[in-house]
Amino acid sequence: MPAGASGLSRPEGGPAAAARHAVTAEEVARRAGVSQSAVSRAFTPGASVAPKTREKVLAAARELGYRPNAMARSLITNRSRIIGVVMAYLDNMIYPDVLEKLAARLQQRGYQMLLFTGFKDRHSDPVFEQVMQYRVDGLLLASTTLSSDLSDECTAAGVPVVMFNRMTEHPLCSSVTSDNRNGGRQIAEFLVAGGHRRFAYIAGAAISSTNRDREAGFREGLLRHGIERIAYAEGNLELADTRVAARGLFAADEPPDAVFVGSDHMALAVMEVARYEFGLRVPEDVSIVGYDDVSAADWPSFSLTSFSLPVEPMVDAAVELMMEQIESSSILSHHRVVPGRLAVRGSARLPGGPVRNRDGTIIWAPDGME
Amino acid sequence: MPAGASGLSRPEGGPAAAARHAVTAEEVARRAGVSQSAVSRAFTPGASVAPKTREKVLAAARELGYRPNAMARSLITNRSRIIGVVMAYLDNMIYPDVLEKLAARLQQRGYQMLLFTGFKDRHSDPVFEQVMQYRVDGLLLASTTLSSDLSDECTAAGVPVVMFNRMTEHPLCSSVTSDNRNGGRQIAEFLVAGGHRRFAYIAGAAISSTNRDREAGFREGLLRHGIERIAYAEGNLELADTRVAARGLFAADEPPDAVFVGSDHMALAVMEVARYEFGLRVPEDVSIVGYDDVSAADWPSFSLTSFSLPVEPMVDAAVELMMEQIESSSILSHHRVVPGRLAVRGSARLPGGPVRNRDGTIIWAPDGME
DNA sequence: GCTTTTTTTGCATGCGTATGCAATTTCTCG
DNA sequence: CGAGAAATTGCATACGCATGCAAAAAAAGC
Repeated sequence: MPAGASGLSRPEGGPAAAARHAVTAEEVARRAGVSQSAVSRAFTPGASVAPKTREKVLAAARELGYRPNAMARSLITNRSRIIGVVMAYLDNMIYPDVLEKLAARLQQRGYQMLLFTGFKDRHSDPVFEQVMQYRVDGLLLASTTLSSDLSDECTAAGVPVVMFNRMTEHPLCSSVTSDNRNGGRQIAEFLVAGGHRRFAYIAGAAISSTNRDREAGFREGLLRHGIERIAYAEGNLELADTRVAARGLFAADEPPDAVFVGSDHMALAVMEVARYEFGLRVPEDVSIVGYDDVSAADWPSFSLTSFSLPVEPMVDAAVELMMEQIESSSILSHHRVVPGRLAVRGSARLPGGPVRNRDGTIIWAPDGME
Repeated sequence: MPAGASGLSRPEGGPAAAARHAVTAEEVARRAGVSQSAVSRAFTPGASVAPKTREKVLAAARELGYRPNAMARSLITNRSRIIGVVMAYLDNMIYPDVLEKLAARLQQRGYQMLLFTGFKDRHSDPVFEQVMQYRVDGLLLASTTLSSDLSDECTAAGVPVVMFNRMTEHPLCSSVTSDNRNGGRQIAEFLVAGGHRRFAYIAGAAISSTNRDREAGFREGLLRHGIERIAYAEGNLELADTRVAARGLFAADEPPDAVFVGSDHMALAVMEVARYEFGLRVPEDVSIVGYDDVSAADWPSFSLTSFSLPVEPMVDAAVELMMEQIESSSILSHHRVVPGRLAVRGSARLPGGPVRNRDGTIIWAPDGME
């Protein structure tokens, strides 16, 4: 065996620095003995090519390692088949899930996802500039809003905007949300039915429509039973802030015996403060209910009662809305509200009422609530 | 008030269907009274343009809402400024964090991120086809590997590949990992020092290099103390599988009193099984140690002792490696191993030894371990 | 002011593909 | 077998921009 021979194959083709030159349709055409147009057509579903020709082309392409250049294509077709997804932060536990499902759905329809995230504190405008340079076919904003000016710019450029988990006043943005208001209301009913007296609400991003609706629904539900004054604090979707907020509530003279927290992400933190800092038993001393029904809510450590954010249907709706607008090239805003349900677990006292088991999840559905 | 009048403003500018025509450099040129080249140069940093001309151009561009077309640009420059990021699944709690930091770093350097995810079960080859069509400047694979053929294809196309949290045998792929082997070893030392006797290891993805190294390090550390036989199970990075694995271990005749779980994500599930299904006290009855030091490890509900996966330095290293290779256009593989440390919390019995407090995190660092 | 040097500008071209149109081939049917 | 219809193919062009090159303008030096 010659010296230096090893089990490792070494890079073929000489120097490791490959000439950064991708194979073009032209080269494939020469090899297959056809024109460049033929190559293009061979790769375009439904184009006018003889099966025999297509075979020849595909064979040549395979040998050369050809792949159509999506950039060049989009220059002609005026379609990038890219959706810009803006998600300022990912630490709310629903987002990984949303992202996965979204990517899968888009992929299915032949779209790619250009993701913009990780700019929690900074403003999103520079990000916007970037998105638009890539001529995305659509823009999906998750828990983020766009200034009215920027929305207008999108419209002007013919780029449909779909908001996920946020509503907007802007007349030309579509949106997909869960039924926040009804969720809030149902939680109020549930807690009242559970015999609680002193209620508290911990807000997420106070200005967001999502938070507004959840809170409004909650207050509305309580009001039906004559409860008007409740404790209030802001968790700001941040764990640190949420803990501070929870401490404030539990340290009060008359601490709440029922807390609705605007998102599970925060609710888990609230539960921990209650248990480990105040020694409160959940739900004996205080009931805690969240919103989103993240997967951790179901862990035995938490067993958090929570109103579900139906991620899958919401993603489906968002993608559908997006595709409709792209294909019809008419930017008409639609607002889709996807219903959820209260997943009853152990973090809140149970009412005597109609708690049912559906598909393994315990839900609570008194008459006229669904 | 006329019938039909409402508070909602209606879409301005006539029909909602905007002509899907973006402003081009040509139009800006006409408006500014210069040539198209001048417009191009005005938008290219360091190009040869008189300041006065640049001003004129930028003004015209602003008025028309012009943005350079990144697709067209990349056709010329042969650079897309897009990095393909492949992350098969996101439910390991470190990934949202990785994704955020990665996006931020790439953005900083003027790169965008085309994300491919949500195909846990399916194979990644079709995904690969898509990535390559967009002529990404680089490919980052997080906890995913590429078949050797595909790696070769990347090399042939001049696309550098960086693996994140995985090593590979392939001679032309770079990688960034944490010091898995050392982590495993240190955990072994820590548990032995804590006086444990019966050890168990729960594997993540059994075939992955990450898992192999953690396990090897753990076994190696134990062997130093003459411990050779340990219980073993596979959690497969899935919560369901992990629970099954944990049940198997704890139901054994001689259940372990120290379990090292290959990732925090799984470790949390193991802890819950121990506590809520077997009534075991942690750490009195069983010590549990994880790897990754995800944020939830620090929650009081878990207080999981864990070896850190230093996400930020790893992301930095990955981006740096990527940029080096893109800029030098030489595909030379480098392997970077980033050191971590053991974050000592309450889920494992403490040894008497040198536990120190550093930056608020308790770490354990006996001589010669760092 | 005039030449030389430097800076700025426009022209022309090409990146890799899709597509209308006309030319060509193949098919159909009498 | 031939005329017409249908399918297939190649040619040429355009998409929006960057860039080498030469021309023009401005600046510098005397």
